[in-house]
Amino acid sequence: MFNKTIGYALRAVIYLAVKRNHDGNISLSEIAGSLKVPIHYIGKILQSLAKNGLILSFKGPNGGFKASEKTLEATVFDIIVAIDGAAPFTVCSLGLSTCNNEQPCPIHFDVVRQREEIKGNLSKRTILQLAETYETASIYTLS
Amino acid sequence: MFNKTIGYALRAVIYLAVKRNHDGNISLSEIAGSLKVPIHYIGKILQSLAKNGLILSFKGPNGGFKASEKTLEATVFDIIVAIDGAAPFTVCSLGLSTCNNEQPCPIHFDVVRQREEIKGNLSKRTILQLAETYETASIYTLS
DNA sequence: AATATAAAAGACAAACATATCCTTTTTAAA
DNA sequence: TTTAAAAAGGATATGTTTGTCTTTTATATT
Repeated sequence: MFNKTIGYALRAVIYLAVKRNHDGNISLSEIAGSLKVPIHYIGKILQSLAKNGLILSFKGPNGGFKASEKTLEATVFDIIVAIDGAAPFTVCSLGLSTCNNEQPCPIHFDVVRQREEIKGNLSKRTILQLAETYETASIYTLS
Repeated sequence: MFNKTIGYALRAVIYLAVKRNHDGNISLSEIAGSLKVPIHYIGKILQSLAKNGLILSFKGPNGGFKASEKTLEATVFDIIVAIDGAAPFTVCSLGLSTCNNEQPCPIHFDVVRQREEIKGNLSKRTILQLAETYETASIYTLS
């Protein structure tokens, strides 16, 4: 599983994408309330997504967050990298700091191959597509 | 990446597999020293692998640990499950406790498919094969 | 300009994972 | 039967992640 922060981030951006045609902004309290997640915690996450340009944020009265074109076009992979960085996809799975193609750990090439597959899968679907999936049938849930 | 404990566990069982034809046991201090990992911490990990029947352990003078047939036939997947349980491969990637085939999160079916691939990959190679890989060329490293 | 609203930012706290230490138990060898 | 080696087990410490609270900054409205 992804970690908790990634899970919250993905749910939040999908939520914003679902509300993409709403006038005005979506407030932090609405997001936290709808997703049933701790408001301050999700606030930090949205803050860092905004810093990375993956969502829009506005201060002041009627402020809040909003999906942009970039949000809708972003993939699950993009969100993960924005939050955790690329390290999880590059460091040695056995924790060896010296491990690389020249001095590989015994599972190095397996791991490299598998990571390419995973990256491919995580990049296949955009946030907009996931929002649309959510909209197609009432069985889908975000909370 | 796997977590630190999994990394230590895999390196230790591969190390034991490399020493599979040694007479007698491999002591904890030898393992910790060779792999350059904290001795007490790796001790606990080996202890739990022994409890799960994945390696042999012997107390007393000349005691230590040893690879068994089960060790050599085990896969990376088996080691991970022995340490962390199956939860990482079954719980919702977005952290939703209700998520299942009937009430899926938007990425549920993607995740299920990808996990099958990952499980397949992690089950493809045995510890013995990884030890043999290590033995084939001096470029491979365990520490 | 003053006020109210809402996110940003930073400080703090709790929970969990990681790591170490110390004592006990087991057992082989002298 | 005594001794010493080595793992087992329990208790504790450290560090990192996760989560909360408070203050600051920005901005729309009056």
